[in-house]
Amino acid sequence: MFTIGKASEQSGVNIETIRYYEREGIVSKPGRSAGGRRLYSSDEIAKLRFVRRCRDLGFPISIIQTFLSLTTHSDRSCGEVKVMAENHLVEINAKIENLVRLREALLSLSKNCDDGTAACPMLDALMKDGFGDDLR
Amino acid sequence: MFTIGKASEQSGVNIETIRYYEREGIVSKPGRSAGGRRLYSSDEIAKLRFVRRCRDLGFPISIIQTFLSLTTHSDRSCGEVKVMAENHLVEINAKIENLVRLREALLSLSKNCDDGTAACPMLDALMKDGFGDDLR
DNA sequence: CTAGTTCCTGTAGCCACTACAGGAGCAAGC
DNA sequence: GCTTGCTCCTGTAGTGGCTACAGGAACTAG
Repeated sequence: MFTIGKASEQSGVNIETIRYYEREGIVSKPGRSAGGRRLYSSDEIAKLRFVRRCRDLGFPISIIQTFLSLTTHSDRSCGEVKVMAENHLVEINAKIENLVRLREALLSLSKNCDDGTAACPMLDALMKDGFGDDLR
Repeated sequence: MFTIGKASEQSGVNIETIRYYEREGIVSKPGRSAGGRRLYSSDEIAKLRFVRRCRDLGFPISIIQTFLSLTTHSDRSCGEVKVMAENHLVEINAKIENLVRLREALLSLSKNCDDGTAACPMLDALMKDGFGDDLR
């Protein structure tokens, strides 16, 4: 059994975040020591690590909760997981595309920004009509 | 002069967001009609549109406030703007790279997810040691 | 026994909005 | 002039996913 500090180290989840996950019911409440300190088993730490990895993959907490419930009663879970992962991939691709377009826009804006004139062409273009309304 | 609804339409900024910007001092308080309604000039609407476009480009409000102050006393503004835009480009590139790595990880995880077995290989991999801790 | 570290609860803050509730103003049609 | 329905007003609270205290209790090493 491990205290919250060790659990944090081993799972990569911040101590405050672990307590937050507990408050929100994202992970179940651990046992306590005689003095009232949280005590985590290896399984509970694995679950925290799982949550952290899913978060690193960009999944929102709501999806992760579904994942966690699927791991407990795991019949037909794989198909559902695949669908959610693929939906998430679509979102990630959209984000990448957006960022790439945004990068292009910003590059073309700042390219004119060298000439040392008083009025900045970039801010100027953003103030005027007709720019960038296709960015969303 | 335009009411907040028209200002919202013309600038692309949500009505509630306009009021939020005013509360936070991001844009200055507009005049009011006899009945107490906000009245916006074309200039004020242009400023709102400017803020919206900068937000669409991913700039945080704090940077946009600097932009706005630079547009008023615009000496040497262009160099500063360029630096901020380039820093922002660096951030955007980092985000894109992250998302691409993340997409790879997710693809390789869900690839094994077809075989109809009870235990999902993807969730399995995320539970076990040794995966994905390089995703930060 | 003491000093330092870790842990506890509870609350507030972060960003940039968004969503009400409950009421007032206003424009058009009858 | 009156109703209907839209827009607007203020104020407050919620969103997601944490993060940062404050003020105190418990454990650990020397």
